[in-house]
Amino acid sequence: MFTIGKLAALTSVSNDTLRYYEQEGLVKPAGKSPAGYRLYDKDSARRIHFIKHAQQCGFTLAEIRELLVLRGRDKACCGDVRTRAIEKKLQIENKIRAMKAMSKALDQLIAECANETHPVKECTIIAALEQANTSMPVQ
Amino acid sequence: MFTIGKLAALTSVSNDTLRYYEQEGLVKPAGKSPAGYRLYDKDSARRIHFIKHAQQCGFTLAEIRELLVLRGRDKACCGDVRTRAIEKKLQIENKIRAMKAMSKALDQLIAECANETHPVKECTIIAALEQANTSMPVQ
DNA sequence: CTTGACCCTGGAGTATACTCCAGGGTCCAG
DNA sequence: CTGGACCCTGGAGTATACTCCAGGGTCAAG
Repeated sequence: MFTIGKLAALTSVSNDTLRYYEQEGLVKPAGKSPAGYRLYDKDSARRIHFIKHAQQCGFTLAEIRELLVLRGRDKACCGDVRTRAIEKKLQIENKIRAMKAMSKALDQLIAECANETHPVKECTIIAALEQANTSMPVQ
Repeated sequence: MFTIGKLAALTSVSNDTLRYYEQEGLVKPAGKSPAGYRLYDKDSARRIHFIKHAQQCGFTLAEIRELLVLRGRDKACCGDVRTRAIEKKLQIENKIRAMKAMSKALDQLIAECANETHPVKECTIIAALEQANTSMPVQ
């Protein structure tokens, strides 16, 4: 059993974050001391690691909360978790596509702007951004 | 000269957004009617298009505000704009890298989780997310 | 002159994931 | 028993880019 500060040090998150996670229903202390101090156990630490890693995989806290529910439910099977992982991967790939489109649009602007010393009035980048009908990715 | 609603229709943004942009120093009406109505001209429309396209290229409103300043300044040269475009492209590519790492991490989790009908207790995805030492991308 | 469409301002609310603060209690070493 | 480190709660603040609202004025058609 450790107090909030110990768990924070152990998991490299702040006390405030731990309290925030509790408020958001992600981690509940195993118990409380007579003085009202939060007391955590090893499973709390596992939950925090779970949360951090899921975040690194792109899950939001809301999604992580759902994963934690699945994790705690005997009936749920691995497939449910797998499905969410696959969905998230698709979302991430969509975002990557959108960002690649941005990158490509910028490439084009940069390439077109050959003469760096042109006055800004003739800047092809600015001109391109002003045009109503560019080949920019919409949305 | 058109009122806010016309410009909004013309540029596919809301009246509220136009007023918000004004508040943020991005677009100023060309004038005001005696009754205090905002009156815009063609240049306002160009500015809005500029903003929208720059957003599609991944610029934030703060960055766009800077670009608009460059656009309006005679002394600035195209190279200043180009530099910003290149910087932004690098930022976007960093984000893409981070997202690819997420995608890869998810791939690994999904691939390892061969048996979808396993009970959740034995879910390799959950187990992996609980581990302190995964090969996940940190930060 | 009335009605409906339009405009104004100022301020609050949305989502996400925290972070910080005030004001106060608790715990332990010396 | 005192000081410093730790803990508590409740609430406000951060960033971004809007969106919505109340309460009220304006404009043009019929």
